[in-house]
Amino acid sequence: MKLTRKEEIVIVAAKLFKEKGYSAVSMRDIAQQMDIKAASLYNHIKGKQEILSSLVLHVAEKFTNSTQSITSQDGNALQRLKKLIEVHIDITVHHADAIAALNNDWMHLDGQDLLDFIAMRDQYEENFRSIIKQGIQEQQIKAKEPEVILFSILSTLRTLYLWNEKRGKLEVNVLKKELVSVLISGIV
Amino acid sequence: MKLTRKEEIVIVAAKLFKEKGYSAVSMRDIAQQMDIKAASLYNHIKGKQEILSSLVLHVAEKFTNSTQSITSQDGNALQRLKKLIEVHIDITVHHADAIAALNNDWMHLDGQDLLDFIAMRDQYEENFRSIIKQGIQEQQIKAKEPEVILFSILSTLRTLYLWNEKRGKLEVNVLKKELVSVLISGIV
DNA sequence: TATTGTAACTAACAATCGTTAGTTTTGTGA
DNA sequence: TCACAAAACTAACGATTGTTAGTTACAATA
Repeated sequence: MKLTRKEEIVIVAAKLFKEKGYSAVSMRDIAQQMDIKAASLYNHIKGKQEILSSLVLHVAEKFTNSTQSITSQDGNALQRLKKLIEVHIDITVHHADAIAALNNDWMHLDGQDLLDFIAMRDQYEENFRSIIKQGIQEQQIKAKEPEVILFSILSTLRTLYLWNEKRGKLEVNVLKKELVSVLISGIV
Repeated sequence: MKLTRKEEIVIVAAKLFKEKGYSAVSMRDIAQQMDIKAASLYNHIKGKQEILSSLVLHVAEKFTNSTQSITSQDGNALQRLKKLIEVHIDITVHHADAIAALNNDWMHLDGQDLLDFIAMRDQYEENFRSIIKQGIQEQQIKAKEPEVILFSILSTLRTLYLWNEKRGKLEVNVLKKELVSVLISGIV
């Protein structure tokens, strides 16, 4: 479980990106946080862009793989939706900093990395959407505008990384249970 | 309804900030978008910081004022919560670009502006929180973890600016009705 | 026509940006 | 102890950053 120097850099950078955003963090900022000089970073990484793409694409693949495995398993729409939410929470709790970059700095990816990210993102959304539509068709989910439901759930999940800090003593499993309940059954 | 030159600059800048974030947008970018040179901007504004604070504090005050007027009116917790959601949607639809900056670039405010923003933000959240707690006490709202409910609703509302574009033909009033229903009554 | 305020311009500033080249230090295995 | 690789260093580069100073173009008003 020993980290490579590159992995250490990516982790430190992620924390800084989360605070101020990719563009406002300089290579010198990252270096200082590691107690080395900026030029030394280049012994381990190709450049600033590589830090971002390592960070974002790695966690994006996690999401893609997880959702793919859920949709290949059987279960009705509601069970799948619940599972999808739980997996999203799991990934978020374990990669909060990377998800900040994924949410806020993905547009600073360039070239093929950007295209790959957008493809994964669209696929993830489409997956979610089709499960919701299936649920409506099977009358397990209210016949509301599917986009509104999708938006509401995805917004909450995507912002979870921000609240994870304040989560405090709230156990992950409790969080899962409560959040699934609120998102699916509402609050009244 | 004629705009001052300063207001034009702020509007143009907001659109750019939304795309790439405050730090990644240069004064030359803003100037180019207005078909003038960067130095000319300074005939109308003090600096880049002023653009951001105009943008963010103006809309932050809107939120503060609106919620204050709701909590001073009478009504039970659920009615207030509904009203709060509707007002948030209204403001978002009319100030989508400014809200992008409010969500993503507030940390680049400096000095008193930053303190003011944080104070307003905390007050807004606290307002929301107390209504939810009141609702739980009056047994109109399920006795879930209040923070989870707060987080879920606020996340959805705060991210609404992103979905407003794709909203397309969905009428504002329809959006309000559907979103209130999803957030409060759930989807099953 | 002369004046005045608005809003644009050119040119440049010091600071900071990501990055490269070349060199030195440090730690490990033979 | 010696050799080699890993990882740090210093110094500097060209580009871009926000911003300032001083000047010019233009329209409205007197």
